[in-house]
Amino acid sequence: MRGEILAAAAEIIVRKGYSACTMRAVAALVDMKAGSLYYHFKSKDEIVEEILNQGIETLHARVAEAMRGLPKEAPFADRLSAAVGVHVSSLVGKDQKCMHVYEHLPPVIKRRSRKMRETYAQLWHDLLADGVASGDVDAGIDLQLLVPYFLGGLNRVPEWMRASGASSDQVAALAITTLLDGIRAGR
Amino acid sequence: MRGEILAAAAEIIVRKGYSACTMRAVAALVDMKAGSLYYHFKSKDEIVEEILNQGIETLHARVAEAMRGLPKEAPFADRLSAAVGVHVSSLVGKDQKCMHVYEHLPPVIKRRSRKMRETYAQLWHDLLADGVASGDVDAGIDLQLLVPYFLGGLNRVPEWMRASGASSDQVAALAITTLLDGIRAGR
Amino acid sequence: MRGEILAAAAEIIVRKGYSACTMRAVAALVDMKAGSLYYHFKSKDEIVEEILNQGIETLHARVAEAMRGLPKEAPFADRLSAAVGVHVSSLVGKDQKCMHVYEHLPPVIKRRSRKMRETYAQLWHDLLADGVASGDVDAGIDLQLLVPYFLGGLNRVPEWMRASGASSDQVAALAITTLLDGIRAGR
Amino acid sequence: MRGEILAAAAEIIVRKGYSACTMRAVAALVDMKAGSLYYHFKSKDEIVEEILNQGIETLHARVAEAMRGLPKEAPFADRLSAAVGVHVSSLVGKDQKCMHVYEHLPPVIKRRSRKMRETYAQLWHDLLADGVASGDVDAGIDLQLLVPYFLGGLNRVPEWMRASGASSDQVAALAITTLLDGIRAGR
DNA sequence: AATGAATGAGGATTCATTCAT
DNA sequence: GATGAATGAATCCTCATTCAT
Repeated sequence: MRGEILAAAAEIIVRKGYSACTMRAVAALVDMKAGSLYYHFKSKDEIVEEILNQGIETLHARVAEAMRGLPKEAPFADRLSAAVGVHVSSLVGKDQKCMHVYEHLPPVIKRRSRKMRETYAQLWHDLLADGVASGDVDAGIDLQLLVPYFLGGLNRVPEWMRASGASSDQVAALAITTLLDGIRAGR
Repeated sequence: MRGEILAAAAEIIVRKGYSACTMRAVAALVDMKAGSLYYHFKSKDEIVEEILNQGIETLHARVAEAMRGLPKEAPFADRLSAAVGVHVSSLVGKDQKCMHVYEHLPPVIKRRSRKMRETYAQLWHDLLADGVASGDVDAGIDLQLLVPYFLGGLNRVPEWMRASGASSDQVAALAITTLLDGIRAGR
Repeated sequence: MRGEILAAAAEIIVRKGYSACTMRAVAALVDMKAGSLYYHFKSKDEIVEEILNQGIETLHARVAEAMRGLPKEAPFADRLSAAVGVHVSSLVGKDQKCMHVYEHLPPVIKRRSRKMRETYAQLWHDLLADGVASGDVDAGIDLQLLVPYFLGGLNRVPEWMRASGASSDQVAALAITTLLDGIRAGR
Repeated sequence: MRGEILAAAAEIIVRKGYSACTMRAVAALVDMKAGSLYYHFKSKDEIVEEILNQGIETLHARVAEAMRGLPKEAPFADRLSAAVGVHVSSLVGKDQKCMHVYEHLPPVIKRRSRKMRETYAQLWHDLLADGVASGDVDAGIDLQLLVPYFLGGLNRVPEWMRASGASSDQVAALAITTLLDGIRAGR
């Protein structure tokens, strides 16, 4: 039940925005009355917080898992591909709306998950740092800047994907090549 | 007065999110009582809509102006640099909060400015298409996908800039090189 | 100008009811801004009160005038006809909305014009009392009851006239015969 | 509770007029806070509409019931008496304020119950048509005009009853004789 | 576990009114 | 004479929350 409530709330936030996510609306989606939610959660804030945490945690877990699934000596490009692929498909996947709720929250709430998100960013930072170490990534690039820039772009994907009708694979492929080689012709 | 109200509302939306942008809050910021706002605007919606429009319009105008300011035969990389530079600095600039309000709005409202945003996207699309034509941009890239992906990333910039403490020039530089050449070493 | 404002307010009250009669609405109808009305009237109440008074006064004056216009020895039926005719046509007439505003006002306000209305009712009472004296009206009838009953009915006329499409003459005729002879067949 | 709220609202409308019937006022009368009313009704409009419907329906039901209670061959005058008696006493009765709310509503709202009121008027129309058929009512009278005229008069009764101090029986008696035989002496 | 009923705070909006210009 | 701008109070309504059942 707890899970269903979280899912319902996430669904609403993603589709209609944070301000549309009222206790009544959430309750209606799980066939309950608003008051009943308080049996499962202490407050609306608790629900949102849990969604936030669960979203990043799952995302983190999935990407980390994917990396672990690769042989130790896998080339950098493959590792990056894997990471981007999992990240994008998780964001878009129907199973877990939790993961792209973040974009829709008011700053006050966003701040609460900062630590978790930094941990996740660290995973990407490490991946890229490895790339630098192995000579695959240009050492001149400021990873401190690049990671949020890149992740930020990636996170906006679901919104315009619905409009453009692209598949998550197409998007992932675009993100990877663009990130690796840029758009300049004749490389 | 109208302008000050718009600025105040934009300020609140950007800093605290859409749901925090109540008429009372806006009024307080311009030293008024909530009801008085209705002398200047018909409704809250009208305020938000105007912010939205004004934001994109100004952004569009600035970037277009910057492009016009370049000599006709300016190389593609220069044109791109100019566009990115103006876009980023506009987003971050203190003068006009209107321009990065969009990210914080609930989907229903976002949809309203779709046409305007598409017009703006078209400007970038044209810029890149010129690059393809002149042989500067890899013809294999699907611009329909690239433009929203790239702009989406760019728009998230202000949020994490405050955290990382980078300057708008640094960010613009990063965006340009990454977009053009990617991060791969040894180009 | 004062007169036009009163007319505008009356118009609104009659057509949309008292609650729709806001200062803004009235002002709009006379091409002004709400605040300007306060140059002509001290308050909204003053406007309504004046409409009320003017309405009954005009009605009273017209009916009294019609009675005076008749020869002294005019038969009772003629006098009654004249009174009813003038009353009904005044209520329906386009020139003076003021006269049927009364029905639409909240009780608190209605009460204020009580004295005036009683004066007007007295006119009818006298007319009927004359009828009794001259043997034209059944002496068994309680005029104290009849007058408000009859006038009450008459005042509702404009509302359903619009629906039924009857003319004011038809209505007056009906009212007179019904009042005099009832509806029973074979008199 | 629903019923008590309706009763409270009706009470206020009848006593102080539609504009005085605020959610706060209604709530106060049933010892609640304004917001709580929304648990029972979707909107203020819903309340008013329900009062309106319930009022006419009850009135209709009562009068119809009274007619059914008479023997088939009851003389016309008796049927009319019964109808008027029930109508008047219902209007004045303390139990159901709903029934005389109509008079106090703004036109926009009145229109909503038009169909129901027409159905009720039809009942009277039929009653009088029967009178014409049986030779009890003058065939020269336009019933389409008479019914609204007569009902209109009847409905104003409660207002001035309070002032004059007459009993509902007196009023009903007056209405019946006046309607049947008029006021002319020497019938 | 869940709900019916309620509440208080606060949401947007409207209104009569004021007053300097 | 009239208006632009403002206000405070009141409007309807929504929301998160509580609690007895």
